Amino acid sequence: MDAFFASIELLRYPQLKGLPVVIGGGRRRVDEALREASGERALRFIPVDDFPRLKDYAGRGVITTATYAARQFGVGSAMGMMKAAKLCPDAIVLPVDFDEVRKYSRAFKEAIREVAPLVEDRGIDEVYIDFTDVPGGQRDGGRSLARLLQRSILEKTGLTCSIGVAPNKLIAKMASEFNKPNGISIVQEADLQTMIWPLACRKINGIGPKSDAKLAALKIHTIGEMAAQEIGWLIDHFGQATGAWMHDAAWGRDSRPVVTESEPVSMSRETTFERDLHAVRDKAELGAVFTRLCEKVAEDLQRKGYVGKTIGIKLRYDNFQSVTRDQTLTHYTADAKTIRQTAGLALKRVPLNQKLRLLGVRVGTLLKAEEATLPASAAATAEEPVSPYMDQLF
DNA sequence: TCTGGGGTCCTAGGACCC
DNA sequence: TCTGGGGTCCTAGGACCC
Repeated sequence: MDAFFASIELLRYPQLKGLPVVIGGGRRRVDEALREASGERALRFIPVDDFPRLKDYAGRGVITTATYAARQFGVGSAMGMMKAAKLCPDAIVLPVDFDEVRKYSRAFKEAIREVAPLVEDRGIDEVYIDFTDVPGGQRDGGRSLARLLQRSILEKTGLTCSIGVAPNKLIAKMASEFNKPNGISIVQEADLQTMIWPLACRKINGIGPKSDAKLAALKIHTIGEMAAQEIGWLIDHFGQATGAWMHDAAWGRDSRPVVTESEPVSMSRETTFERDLHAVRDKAELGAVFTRLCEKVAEDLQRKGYVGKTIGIKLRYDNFQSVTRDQTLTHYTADAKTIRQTAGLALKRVPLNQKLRLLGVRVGTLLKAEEATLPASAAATAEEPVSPYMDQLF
């Protein structure tokens, strides 16, 4: 989806169309500023001048989405608010409305499934579609169906998207970037050398900043240069699995299927504090946040019908270094108190002599609630020595 | 006054078991 | 004194993605 979070806000505030708008932070300040501005008026009549500006925003956070007008200033996703404010101080800043975003996410995916049912979820604003067997899917190299999908999504949501059509997911993902926004791009196997090889390695989904830097140090900058390397050379530098994968990727080979169903592996909640907190001096505040996070994870698990066995905490120090601690229970749970108690034990195993900027709670090793062993049988499993930490629990 | 939040997957070492 | 090979589970960290 094109500038998904921002485009959704533009539906609400059409007067902002064409202006630099960024979505992010989600901090209350911005919310309040906007509510003040709206007063009794309908949202679409709020004067543009009344919207909060990036330069007035003092929150701690990153940009989730920037409109294309904002991108002209060099502002983009994942950029810190402060840095963005320097690049485009007059950009309008709006908080993320998660309920609204989820609503539109469901709507656009539903629109797609009506046309092509084989859809793989890739997060809130992205999917893979296998339309090999959809009637008319092969017409015009797939362009007809891509157009149909765009039209259907626009009708049902008012939003535009960009579509890449290719023989596999790897290339389709790259192709989807070629013609943004509201574009269609078709890349066939024969186009590999002309359309893919000139691209930076970083364009491959799976090559991030670290791998890119390592490749650059080895004088590999483009996918073509990567393809020119012997597979053995790539394996020597990146290991068996990654090296072989890189070689395949550079040659446009990818046999991963479109996966329509999957079960979650973990659920978590985390929060970055408005200001760094000290484990001792801000103990009460920290404890309250911690409990709240556990309650939220428990709610999430219960609402979605899952239980979990591994309770984990994550914290980030003021120097941005993160640590995690895990603790596996003998039984599955979705209970806030159990999660809180176990997470508390995990927290005790971590050094707390430095200020904290983030605290998180995670529950992993999930199972559908109805598949979990009943509490009555938990006593039997509890006798097994599963973890050296178990004795701390009883 | 840099740097969100929710995820997945991989690696590597140690415990433990057969 | 030296000492297998395979497997699973758990934990911690890190890369990466949306």
